[in-house]
Amino acid sequence: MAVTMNDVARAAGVSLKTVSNVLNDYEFIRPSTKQRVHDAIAELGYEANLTARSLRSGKTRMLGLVLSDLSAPYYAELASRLMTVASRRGYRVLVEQSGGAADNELTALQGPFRQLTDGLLFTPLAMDADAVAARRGSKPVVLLGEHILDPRFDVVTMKNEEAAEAVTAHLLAGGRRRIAVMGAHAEESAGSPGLRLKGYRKALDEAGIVFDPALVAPCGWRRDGGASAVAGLLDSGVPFDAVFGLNDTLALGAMHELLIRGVSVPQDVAVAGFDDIAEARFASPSLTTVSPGMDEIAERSVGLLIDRIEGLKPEDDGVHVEAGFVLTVRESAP
Amino acid sequence: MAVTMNDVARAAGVSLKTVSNVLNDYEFIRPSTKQRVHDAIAELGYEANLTARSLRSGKTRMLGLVLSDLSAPYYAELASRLMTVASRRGYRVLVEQSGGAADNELTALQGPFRQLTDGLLFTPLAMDADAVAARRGSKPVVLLGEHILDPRFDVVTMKNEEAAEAVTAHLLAGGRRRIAVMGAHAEESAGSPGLRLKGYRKALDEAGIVFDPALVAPCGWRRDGGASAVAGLLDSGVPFDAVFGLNDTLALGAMHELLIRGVSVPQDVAVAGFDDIAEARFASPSLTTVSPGMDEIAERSVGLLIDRIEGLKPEDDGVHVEAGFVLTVRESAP
DNA sequence: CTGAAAGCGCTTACAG
DNA sequence: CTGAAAGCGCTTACAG
Repeated sequence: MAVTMNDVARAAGVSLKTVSNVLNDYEFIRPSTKQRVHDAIAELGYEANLTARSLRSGKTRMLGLVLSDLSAPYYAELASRLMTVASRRGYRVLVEQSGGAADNELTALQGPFRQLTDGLLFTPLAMDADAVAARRGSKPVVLLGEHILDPRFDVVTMKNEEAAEAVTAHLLAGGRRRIAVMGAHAEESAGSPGLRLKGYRKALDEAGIVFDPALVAPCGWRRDGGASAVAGLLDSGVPFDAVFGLNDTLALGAMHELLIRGVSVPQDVAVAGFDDIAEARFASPSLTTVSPGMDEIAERSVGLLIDRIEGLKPEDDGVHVEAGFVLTVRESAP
Repeated sequence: MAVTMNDVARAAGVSLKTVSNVLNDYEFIRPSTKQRVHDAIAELGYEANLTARSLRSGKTRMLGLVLSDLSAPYYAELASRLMTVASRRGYRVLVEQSGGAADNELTALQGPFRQLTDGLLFTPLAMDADAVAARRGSKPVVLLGEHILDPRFDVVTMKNEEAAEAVTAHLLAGGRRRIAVMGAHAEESAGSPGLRLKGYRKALDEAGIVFDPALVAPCGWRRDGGASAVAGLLDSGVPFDAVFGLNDTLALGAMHELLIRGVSVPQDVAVAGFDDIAEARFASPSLTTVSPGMDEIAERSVGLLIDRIEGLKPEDDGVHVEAGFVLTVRESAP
């Protein structure tokens, strides 16, 4: 079988505990002892059994990441960064796809997934704050991307409202007056869609433009959603001179549909998105959008979660982090 | 503390072993006993401790997935599907990003990552077949996406050569004669780049067109790689009337650069890619590409790996699966 | 600084 | 069909 700590202890002529101490960087070990243990480890090719360690210590050194769909570019890019940051602190990331469904989110929050992980990075799309609070369990949870202003939670998010306002203000500054919004209901108030819509309305107010609900098109936050939504708007005959997609993929879907129908971008209709996924810069025309500080979100959320896990952060009220954003102007809305 | 099997056994008035038998669907248990155990489990809210189970059984019910970068659209889409398929058979997927670097691939193959997983889905980008064979360890490994025709390995891949040939033949059929290839060296023979280049050359041969190494531009398989490569080609003055990007992201980067420079697609230069990522359909113009059967790859690779893990497949020679492909013609190369 | 013992919560042979 | 015991390989108190 595999080499165990016992084998190492025997080879080094010390007790099991001493080997464990060496492996766990316990301070007070005689250098010569330490050396003998390290020699034995090298000689035998010993590797610690992580499962046994987990069983005894109750820690897995894995972080759970719950998101709707890893194939969505924003989540793929975020997951990749989170993994990189976590690995620098010696943690792995285990991903669970919820599909944005409440029952899957609940399972991820309460089921065996929690056992496998020391803490959770959770993007709640279907569950609300109270539901999460009631089922959060005892291990640390950091909410991601949602702006739940709730002292019960650690939240790392982006400036949804301010960034959406900046995008809208930019479109207005470019002379657009009929800005269609895709990806929300006209009365939406919760979650990212609600906050971004609020930013949009705020910019309109600032400019003294009356909000027109006919310009708000609900749709899924994916390419096909944006394409259908813009098609519906064109077919309905509602005039518009700009499209603000509440995320980049749907903005790109909308732009595709516009171009197919012979609407030129940005001459006839300007298009802007939200997220600055890698694709935005290389779209044709390239997409004006907002970079919501993904690196900062990754860095801060993983850092905060691990600090909680390791007890480095006092268990006070929830910490709220809002990453900075940058408006990135490109060809689709100069 | 948490409820254990012991608590359940006591509550149900049976031994530990009987509870274990019930949990593991052992056949010969009296229905009444089974019922009592299930009642006790429900009453106490018992959940099996997965770590303890792993330590004793030596199985984690996790599959490892090693790929270069989860933020690359092809890998993101693949990972998402692999997770979905695995979860249907009761397995989770733990992802490790290698960045395409040999040392990271080696670590993933030999390090603690292997302990955490019962088997590996491995995309070798830097390591060759012999290196992998020498370090594969004792647990099952299924190679993904690479066409290593080696009986030592289970391999699930795509028809790299045939698909690339089909793309090239399509461009030729459209009247293109100077087809630039991006993403390989002119003498490349290994891995996906080599095979796709081979397919390209084969199609040229069929059409009686002489291979021109000046049309082959090496570059990274990302958007910026494709953009730089096409820029280099344009600057060099080498004439070409089509671009075949060896994957979609680089083809899209190339297309972006062409359009920026006022080269119209497909009128002046046709563009085709490889992978059919979600973005290809919504690009402007939409991208002609080849769908390499990702669903089939996900289904077959996970199925094969789990069969190996569970001993359902005799340990004979490596199984080789080549998923079917579909040429998807769109606006960029009609 | 180091040791001997206990135990994390399961599954695995081995009995009966 | 079910039970009592052993043990997977570590870490954790507890001693000294």
